[in-house]
Amino acid sequence: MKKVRVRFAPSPTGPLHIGGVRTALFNYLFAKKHKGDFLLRIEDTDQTRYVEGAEDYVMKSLEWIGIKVDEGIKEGGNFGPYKQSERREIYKEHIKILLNNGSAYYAFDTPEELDEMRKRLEEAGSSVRHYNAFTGKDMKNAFTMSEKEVESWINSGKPYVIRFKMPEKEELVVKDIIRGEVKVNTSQLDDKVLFKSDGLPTYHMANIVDDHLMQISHVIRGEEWLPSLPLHVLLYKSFGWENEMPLFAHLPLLLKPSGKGKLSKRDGDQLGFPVFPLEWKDPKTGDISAGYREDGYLPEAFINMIALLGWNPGEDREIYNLEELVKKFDLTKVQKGGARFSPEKAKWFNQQYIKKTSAEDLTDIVVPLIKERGIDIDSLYIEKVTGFVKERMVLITDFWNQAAFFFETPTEYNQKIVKKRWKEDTPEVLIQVYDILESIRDDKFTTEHTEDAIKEYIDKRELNFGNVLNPLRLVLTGTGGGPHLFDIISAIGKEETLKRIMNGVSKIRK
RNA sequence: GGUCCGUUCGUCUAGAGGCUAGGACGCCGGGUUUUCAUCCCGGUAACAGGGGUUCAAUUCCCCUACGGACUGCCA
Repeated sequence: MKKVRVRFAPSPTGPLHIGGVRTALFNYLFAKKHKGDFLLRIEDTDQTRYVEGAEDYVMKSLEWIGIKVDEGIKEGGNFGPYKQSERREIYKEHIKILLNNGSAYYAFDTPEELDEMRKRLEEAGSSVRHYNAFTGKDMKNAFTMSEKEVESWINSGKPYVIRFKMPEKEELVVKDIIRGEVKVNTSQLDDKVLFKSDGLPTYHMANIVDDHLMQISHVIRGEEWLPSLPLHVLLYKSFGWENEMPLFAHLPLLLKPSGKGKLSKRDGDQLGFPVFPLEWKDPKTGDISAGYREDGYLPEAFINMIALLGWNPGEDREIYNLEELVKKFDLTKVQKGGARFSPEKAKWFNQQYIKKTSAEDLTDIVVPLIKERGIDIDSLYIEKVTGFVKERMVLITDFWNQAAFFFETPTEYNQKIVKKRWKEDTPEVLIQVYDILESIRDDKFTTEHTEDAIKEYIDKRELNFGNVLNPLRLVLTGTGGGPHLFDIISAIGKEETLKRIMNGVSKIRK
């Protein structure tokens, strides 16, 4: 087998959404599995749709999820340039080949005339509504005009396009790694535009030329490209490259979590979950779309979740890091049907990853969240707190909610908990607890000592654990849940603990 | 309208002629815990429908239904 080389070739028309990220990921996994190269090519042949910052966004996204690009606009390589707008001359050279061997021809119809043609065909009830050898007979092109007319039109500088000459009535069998053989008759296909009037190629043209020149071995892309696969195969043949044609794999689409249709950029805001890896600010409108990173997802969890959408290694395991994904990846095990994206499962993955990340590593991630609030505390303390709360975090952004009371004295108390836990004799009990804790020497104010002391008190007075510990938790944290109570006590320290007890006793009224 | 692709619990999926159709998320119940979370145990729930082929179909073939993509001088 020849060297595996794959490419991810996004169009910089906006932020990459999770479908695009998955395509990139599958390409990467496949490349690395086979010790091959992963290239990033920017397909910016449509200048009207170019969006500022989109290119950079793609690279930042790949970087965040841990995908390393082997060749690309930033990394360089022997097959550049890796940006299609910088390859104009290459395409111009190549279109000549097709023009010369009769695989392509000039056409001079205006957009308006094309619209009219489609409307006419639709009204006539024709099942064919596109440009082909038959419908083209009523249009302006190299077949309906004389050689002289064509020549003078081009020489006059008037706009024209170049179309592919689709063979008439040819049975074609194209192969896809995931779907097997797909049969089509070329009579159903149209004479696609290969070169636009702005002098740039369309996707089809640029794609084939670049994939060939860049020695791409496998084309792994979204299912939306399956209908144009026959055209692409024909293009390879027309160039005389069929022996070096890459293998194709079309990935199933990602569907909306509920309802119909494929996942779109708008779904996120409507359904309350991100569809983008990173937060994106629209340069024109200033609108901000949520990103997984900013919402508190770990990149490892994110790719794990994405990888298992439409692919499965076939074992009862779900947690895989990048390296393991590479090892297990198999294109032939990719699902054929579309996969519905599940925000719930995404959260579960994140929770799993937070749980297995060490408190030390998590601290580095969490420190900025604390600094953001103007709190400057020793990171050893933060690490301790992180250890206490990480089991109850689903997203990184949950940290503050779970741990605020480790950093700030509670100013209000959860009324529901007050109602449930605050009893008639609670103030009295808490004052006794206060006295006990106060009598413990500073250097003995540990989880163990404080716990022993309070439990001893409860036993001696024959009190109920819950009736003492729950209100104590309430005055210390302001709420009803959280880590082990005595871990909290030892963490915030004697002075703060005592202060909070007095605060609570004086402030809480049922 | 046409072409193509698809269809296993609500969701992600395992399965590749013979299984009590397995796992995970979610949901429900129970246990552990001073609380919440974690954790553990249990439960819920699926082969879209109809024809074939076969001793035997979730698995192979056909049809229907449904879903999706494409049908642009966008990718």
